[in-house]
Amino acid sequence: MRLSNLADYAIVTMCAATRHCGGARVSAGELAAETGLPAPTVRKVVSKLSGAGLLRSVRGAGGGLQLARPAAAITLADIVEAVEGPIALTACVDGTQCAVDHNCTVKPHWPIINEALRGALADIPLTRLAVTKELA
Amino acid sequence: MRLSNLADYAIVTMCAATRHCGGARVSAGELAAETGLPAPTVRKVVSKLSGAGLLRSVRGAGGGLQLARPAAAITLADIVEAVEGPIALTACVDGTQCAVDHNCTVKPHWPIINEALRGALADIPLTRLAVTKELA
DNA sequence: TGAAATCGGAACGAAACGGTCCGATTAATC
DNA sequence: GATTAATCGGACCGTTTCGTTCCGATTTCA
Repeated sequence: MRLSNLADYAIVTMCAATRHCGGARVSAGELAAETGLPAPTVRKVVSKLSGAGLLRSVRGAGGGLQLARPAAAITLADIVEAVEGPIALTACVDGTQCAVDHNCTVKPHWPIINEALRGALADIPLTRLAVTKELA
Repeated sequence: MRLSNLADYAIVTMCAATRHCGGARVSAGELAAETGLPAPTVRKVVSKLSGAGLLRSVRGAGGGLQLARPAAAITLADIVEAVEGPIALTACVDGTQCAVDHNCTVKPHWPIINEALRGALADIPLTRLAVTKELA
Protein backbone atom coordinates (compact mmCIF):
# COMPACT_ATOMS: atom_id res chain seq x y z
CA MET A 1 0.00 0.00 0.00
CA ARG A 2 2.98 2.24 -0.40
CA LEU A 3 3.97 4.02 -3.57
CA SER A 4 7.41 3.00 -4.86
CA ASN A 5 10.16 5.56 -4.33
CA LEU A 6 10.67 5.86 -8.08
CA ALA A 7 7.05 6.86 -8.56
CA ASP A 8 7.41 9.44 -5.83
CA TYR A 9 10.54 10.81 -7.46
CA ALA A 10 8.78 10.87 -10.83
CA ILE A 11 6.03 13.08 -9.43
CA VAL A 12 8.50 15.52 -7.92
CA THR A 13 10.49 15.57 -11.15
CA MET A 14 7.42 16.25 -13.26
CA CYS A 15 6.52 19.15 -10.99
CA ALA A 16 9.96 20.61 -11.50
CA ALA A 17 9.58 20.17 -15.26
CA THR A 18 6.22 21.93 -15.09
CA ARG A 19 7.83 25.01 -13.61
CA HIS A 20 10.01 25.18 -16.72
CA CYS A 21 7.01 24.76 -18.97
CA GLY A 22 7.11 28.16 -20.61
CA GLY A 23 10.86 28.16 -21.21
CA ALA A 24 13.09 25.97 -23.35
CA ARG A 25 14.19 22.38 -22.71
CA VAL A 26 15.67 21.37 -19.35
CA SER A 27 18.42 18.83 -18.83
CA ALA A 28 18.01 15.93 -16.43
CA GLY A 29 20.96 17.17 -14.41
CA GLU A 30 19.28 20.52 -13.99
CA LEU A 31 16.14 18.87 -12.68
CA ALA A 32 18.24 16.85 -10.27
CA ALA A 33 19.83 20.01 -8.91
CA GLU A 34 16.45 21.65 -8.37
CA THR A 35 14.78 18.70 -6.71
CA GLY A 36 17.78 17.60 -4.66
CA LEU A 37 17.55 14.03 -6.01
CA PRO A 38 20.59 12.02 -7.21
CA ALA A 39 21.30 12.73 -10.87
CA PRO A 40 21.44 9.05 -11.97
CA THR A 41 18.06 8.41 -10.37
CA VAL A 42 16.50 11.35 -12.17
CA ARG A 43 17.92 10.06 -15.45
CA LYS A 44 16.25 6.72 -14.94
CA VAL A 45 12.98 8.34 -14.00
CA VAL A 46 12.88 10.63 -17.02
CA SER A 47 13.74 7.67 -19.18
CA LYS A 48 10.58 5.89 -18.07
CA LEU A 49 8.50 9.04 -18.31
CA SER A 50 9.57 9.76 -21.89
CA GLY A 51 9.07 6.11 -22.77
CA ALA A 52 5.48 6.45 -21.58
CA GLY A 53 4.97 9.59 -23.65
CA LEU A 54 4.71 12.10 -20.81
CA LEU A 55 8.01 13.82 -21.57
CA ARG A 56 9.52 14.74 -24.90
CA SER A 57 13.28 14.19 -24.91
CA VAL A 58 15.87 15.64 -27.30
CA ARG A 59 19.34 14.11 -27.33
CA GLY A 60 22.69 15.69 -28.01
CA ALA A 61 24.28 18.92 -26.91
CA GLY A 62 21.73 21.56 -26.00
CA GLY A 63 19.05 18.91 -25.69
CA GLY A 64 16.84 18.19 -22.71
CA LEU A 65 13.29 17.45 -21.62
CA GLN A 66 9.94 19.16 -21.89
CA LEU A 67 6.35 18.19 -21.15
CA ALA A 68 4.72 16.31 -24.01
CA ARG A 69 1.27 17.61 -23.07
CA PRO A 70 -0.08 20.65 -21.22
CA ALA A 71 0.39 20.30 -17.47
CA ALA A 72 -3.36 20.35 -16.96
CA ALA A 73 -3.67 17.18 -19.05
CA ILE A 74 -1.21 15.14 -16.97
CA THR A 75 -2.52 13.56 -13.80
CA LEU A 76 -1.01 11.62 -10.92
CA ALA A 77 -2.49 8.43 -12.35
CA ASP A 78 -0.57 8.96 -15.60
CA ILE A 79 2.74 9.37 -13.79
CA VAL A 80 2.21 6.42 -11.46
CA GLU A 81 1.22 4.14 -14.33
CA ALA A 82 4.22 5.29 -16.35
CA VAL A 83 6.61 4.14 -13.64
CA GLU A 84 4.84 1.20 -11.99
CA GLY A 85 2.71 -0.06 -14.83
CA PRO A 86 -1.07 -0.41 -14.77
CA ILE A 87 -2.70 0.30 -11.42
CA ALA A 88 -3.90 -3.07 -10.16
CA LEU A 89 -4.33 -3.66 -6.45
CA THR A 90 -4.63 -7.42 -6.85
CA ALA A 91 -3.75 -10.05 -9.40
CA CYS A 92 -7.45 -10.43 -10.23
CA VAL A 93 -7.61 -6.99 -11.76
CA ASP A 94 -4.98 -7.33 -14.46
CA GLY A 95 -5.93 -10.87 -15.35
CA THR A 96 -3.03 -12.66 -13.68
CA GLN A 97 -3.88 -16.04 -12.29
CA CYS A 98 -4.76 -16.01 -8.59
CA ALA A 99 -4.18 -18.66 -5.93
CA VAL A 100 -7.76 -18.47 -4.69
CA ASP A 101 -9.42 -18.22 -8.07
CA HIS A 102 -12.43 -20.47 -7.85
CA ASN A 103 -15.23 -19.50 -5.53
CA CYS A 104 -13.72 -16.18 -4.44
CA THR A 105 -16.46 -13.90 -3.13
CA VAL A 106 -14.15 -10.90 -3.06
CA LYS A 107 -13.12 -11.09 -6.71
CA PRO A 108 -16.15 -9.29 -8.18
CA HIS A 109 -15.60 -6.31 -5.91
CA TRP A 110 -11.97 -5.57 -6.79
CA PRO A 111 -12.60 -3.76 -10.09
CA ILE A 112 -14.87 -1.26 -8.32
CA ILE A 113 -12.38 -0.63 -5.53
CA ASN A 114 -9.53 -0.41 -8.00
CA GLU A 115 -11.31 2.12 -10.18
CA ALA A 116 -12.20 4.23 -7.15
CA LEU A 117 -8.55 4.51 -6.26
CA ARG A 118 -7.46 5.20 -9.80
CA GLY A 119 -10.11 7.90 -10.06
CA ALA A 120 -8.77 9.61 -6.96
CA LEU A 121 -5.34 9.86 -8.57
CA ALA A 122 -6.70 10.82 -11.97
CA ASP A 123 -8.49 13.81 -10.45
CA ILE A 124 -5.24 15.54 -9.54
CA PRO A 125 -3.46 17.25 -12.47
CA LEU A 126 0.09 18.56 -12.38
CA THR A 127 -1.15 22.14 -12.26
CA ARG A 128 -2.46 21.60 -8.76
CA LEU A 129 0.82 20.20 -7.47
CA ALA A 130 3.30 22.61 -9.01
CA VAL A 131 2.19 25.64 -7.02
CA THR A 132 3.10 25.78 -3.37
CA LYS A 133 0.41 28.33 -2.47
CA GLU A 134 -3.31 27.77 -2.04
CA LEU A 135 -3.12 24.38 -0.37
CA ALA A 136 -5.89 23.12 1.86
CA MET B 1 0.55 0.52 -6.20
CA ARG B 2 -0.21 -3.14 -5.68
CA LEU B 3 -1.55 -4.71 -2.53
CA SER B 4 0.76 -7.32 -1.00
CA ASN B 5 -0.33 -10.91 -1.45
CA LEU B 6 -0.58 -11.37 2.29
CA ALA B 7 -3.05 -8.52 2.53
CA ASP B 8 -5.10 -10.06 -0.25
CA TYR B 9 -5.08 -13.40 1.52
CA ALA B 10 -6.06 -11.70 4.77
CA ILE B 11 -9.15 -10.24 3.16
CA VAL B 12 -10.21 -13.58 1.73
CA THR B 13 -9.58 -15.26 5.07
CA MET B 14 -11.63 -12.70 6.95
CA CYS B 15 -14.51 -13.23 4.54
CA ALA B 16 -14.39 -16.94 5.24
CA ALA B 17 -14.37 -16.25 8.97
CA THR B 18 -17.37 -14.00 8.54
CA ARG B 19 -19.37 -16.84 7.06
CA HIS B 20 -18.78 -18.77 10.31
CA CYS B 21 -19.78 -15.77 12.36
CA GLY B 22 -22.90 -17.23 13.92
CA GLY B 23 -21.32 -20.61 14.72
CA ALA B 24 -18.54 -21.59 17.07
CA ARG B 25 -14.82 -21.07 16.60
CA VAL B 26 -13.09 -22.09 13.39
CA SER B 27 -9.59 -23.52 13.11
CA ALA B 28 -7.00 -21.98 10.80
CA GLY B 29 -6.76 -25.26 8.90
CA GLU B 30 -10.49 -25.21 8.27
CA LEU B 31 -10.26 -21.72 6.84
CA ALA B 32 -7.39 -22.83 4.62
CA ALA B 33 -9.49 -25.68 3.25
CA GLU B 34 -12.39 -23.37 2.45
CA THR B 35 -10.34 -20.64 0.80
CA GLY B 36 -7.95 -22.96 -1.02
CA LEU B 37 -4.91 -21.18 0.42
CA PRO B 38 -1.86 -23.02 1.86
CA ALA B 39 -2.40 -23.81 5.54
CA PRO B 40 0.91 -22.30 6.75
CA THR B 41 0.12 -19.07 4.97
CA VAL B 42 -3.29 -18.83 6.58
CA ARG B 43 -1.71 -19.43 9.96
CA LYS B 44 0.64 -16.53 9.40
CA VAL B 45 -2.16 -14.29 8.27
CA VAL B 46 -4.45 -15.04 11.20
CA SER B 47 -1.50 -14.46 13.49
CA LYS B 48 -1.19 -10.90 12.26
CA LEU B 49 -4.93 -10.36 12.28
CA SER B 50 -5.33 -11.48 15.89
CA GLY B 51 -2.30 -9.44 16.87
CA ALA B 52 -4.06 -6.40 15.44
CA GLY B 53 -7.22 -7.20 17.37
CA LEU B 54 -9.45 -8.15 14.45
CA LEU B 55 -9.65 -11.84 15.35
CA ARG B 56 -10.02 -13.46 18.75
CA SER B 57 -7.93 -16.61 19.02
CA VAL B 58 -8.29 -19.48 21.50
CA ARG B 59 -5.46 -21.97 21.77
CA GLY B 60 -5.50 -25.62 22.65
CA ALA B 61 -7.73 -28.50 21.61
CA GLY B 62 -11.11 -27.33 20.39
CA GLY B 63 -9.79 -23.81 20.00
CA GLY B 64 -9.88 -21.63 16.92
CA LEU B 65 -10.70 -18.17 15.62
CA GLN B 66 -13.68 -15.85 15.65
CA LEU B 67 -14.28 -12.24 14.72
CA ALA B 68 -13.40 -9.83 17.52
CA ARG B 69 -15.99 -7.33 16.33
CA PRO B 70 -19.23 -7.48 14.32
CA ALA B 71 -18.51 -7.92 10.61
CA ALA B 72 -20.14 -4.59 9.87
CA ALA B 73 -17.53 -2.85 12.04
CA ILE B 74 -14.52 -4.29 10.19
CA THR B 75 -13.46 -2.55 6.98
CA LEU B 76 -10.93 -3.20 4.27
CA ALA B 77 -8.76 -0.43 5.70
CA ASP B 78 -8.61 -2.27 9.04
CA ILE B 79 -7.45 -5.48 7.41
CA VAL B 80 -4.89 -3.84 5.15
CA GLU B 81 -3.41 -1.87 8.03
CA ALA B 82 -3.29 -4.98 10.18
CA VAL B 83 -1.07 -6.74 7.64
CA GLU B 84 0.90 -3.95 6.00
CA GLY B 85 1.01 -1.37 8.75
CA PRO B 86 -0.32 2.17 8.49
CA ILE B 87 -1.52 3.22 5.05
CA ALA B 88 1.09 5.73 3.84
CA LEU B 89 1.63 6.24 0.14
CA THR B 90 4.86 8.14 0.66
CA ALA B 91 7.47 8.58 3.35
CA CYS B 92 6.19 12.10 3.99
CA VAL B 93 2.92 10.82 5.40
CA ASP B 94 4.19 8.68 8.24
CA GLY B 95 6.94 11.09 9.23
CA THR B 96 9.88 9.17 7.78
CA GLN B 97 12.65 11.37 6.45
CA CYS B 98 12.45 11.99 2.70
CA ALA B 99 15.26 12.53 0.19
CA VAL B 100 13.62 15.63 -1.25
CA ASP B 101 12.47 17.12 2.03
CA HIS B 102 13.22 20.81 1.75
CA ASN B 103 11.27 22.87 -0.73
CA CYS B 104 8.98 20.02 -1.89
CA THR B 105 5.84 21.47 -3.43
CA VAL B 106 4.12 18.08 -3.47
CA LYS B 107 4.52 17.37 0.22
CA PRO B 108 1.51 19.39 1.45
CA HIS B 109 -0.81 17.51 -0.90
CA TRP B 110 0.03 13.96 0.13
CA PRO B 111 -2.05 13.85 3.33
CA ILE B 112 -5.18 14.75 1.37
CA ILE B 113 -4.50 12.16 -1.32
CA ASN B 114 -3.61 9.56 1.28
CA GLU B 115 -6.78 10.14 3.26
CA ALA B 116 -8.90 9.94 0.13
CA LEU B 117 -7.52 6.50 -0.58
CA ARG B 118 -7.88 5.35 3.00
CA GLY B 119 -11.46 6.58 3.00
CA ALA B 120 -12.25 4.52 -0.06
CA LEU B 121 -11.07 1.38 1.73
CA ALA B 122 -12.71 2.33 5.02
CA ASP B 123 -16.09 2.57 3.30
CA ILE B 124 -16.21 -1.14 2.53
CA PRO B 125 -17.14 -3.37 5.50
CA LEU B 126 -16.80 -7.12 5.57
CA THR B 127 -20.54 -7.55 5.28
CA ARG B 128 -20.42 -6.29 1.72
CA LEU B 129 -17.69 -8.71 0.67
CA ALA B 130 -18.86 -11.91 2.29
CA VAL B 131 -21.94 -12.32 0.14
CA THR B 132 -21.47 -13.37 -3.45
CA LYS B 133 -24.87 -12.10 -4.58
CA GLU B 134 -25.95 -8.51 -5.20
CA LEU B 135 -22.73 -7.25 -6.72
CA ALA B 136 -22.71 -4.19 -8.94
C1' DT C 1 35.13 17.18 -39.20
C1' DG C 2 35.84 17.03 -34.25
C1' DA C 3 34.27 17.20 -29.70
C1' DA C 4 31.24 17.73 -25.99
C1' DA C 5 27.01 16.82 -23.93
C1' DT C 6 22.96 14.30 -23.60
C1' DC C 7 19.71 10.33 -23.18
C1' DG C 8 19.08 5.08 -23.25
C1' DG C 9 19.71 0.59 -21.56
C1' DA C 10 22.21 -2.91 -18.88
C1' DA C 11 24.45 -4.72 -14.58
C1' DC C 12 25.13 -4.89 -9.57
C1' DG C 13 23.74 -4.80 -4.65
C1' DA C 14 20.27 -4.50 -1.09
C1' DA C 15 15.95 -4.86 1.14
C1' DA C 16 11.42 -6.61 1.63
C1' DC C 17 8.21 -10.24 0.67
C1' DG C 18 6.42 -14.96 0.55
C1' DG C 19 6.59 -19.46 2.10
C1' DT C 20 7.83 -23.08 5.37
C1' DC C 21 8.99 -25.20 9.58
C1' DC C 22 9.31 -26.14 14.56
C1' DG C 23 8.42 -24.93 19.42
C1' DA C 24 5.32 -23.06 23.33
C1' DT C 25 0.78 -23.17 25.12
C1' DT C 26 -3.71 -24.80 26.20
C1' DA C 27 -7.94 -27.55 26.80
C1' DA C 28 -10.07 -32.03 26.78
C1' DT C 29 -9.51 -36.82 28.27
C1' DC C 30 -8.56 -40.91 31.11
C1' DG D 1 -3.97 -34.95 38.57
C1' DA D 2 -1.09 -36.52 34.67
C1' DT D 3 -1.26 -37.38 29.84
C1' DT D 4 -2.34 -36.59 25.22
C1' DA D 5 -3.59 -34.25 21.26
C1' DA D 6 -4.56 -30.22 18.83
C1' DT D 7 -3.87 -25.46 18.29
C1' DC D 8 -1.62 -20.85 17.77
C1' DG D 9 2.77 -18.05 17.90
C1' DG D 10 7.26 -16.77 16.41
C1' DA D 11 11.67 -17.64 13.86
C1' DC D 12 14.28 -19.14 9.67
C1' DC D 13 15.51 -19.22 4.63
C1' DG D 14 14.92 -18.76 -0.48
C1' DT D 15 13.16 -15.78 -3.94
C1' DT D 16 11.78 -11.82 -6.18
C1' DT D 17 11.42 -7.04 -6.78
C1' DC D 18 13.16 -2.55 -6.09
C1' DG D 19 16.74 1.02 -5.91
C1' DT D 20 21.07 2.62 -7.32
C1' DT D 21 24.91 3.08 -10.24
C1' DC D 22 27.62 2.80 -14.29
C1' DC D 23 28.90 2.72 -19.24
C1' DG D 24 27.75 2.97 -24.22
C1' DA D 25 24.96 4.93 -28.38
C1' DT D 26 23.33 9.08 -30.39
C1' DT D 27 22.93 13.83 -31.58
C1' DT D 28 23.86 18.70 -31.95
C1' DC D 29 27.04 22.73 -31.96
C1' DA D 30 31.49 24.90 -33.03
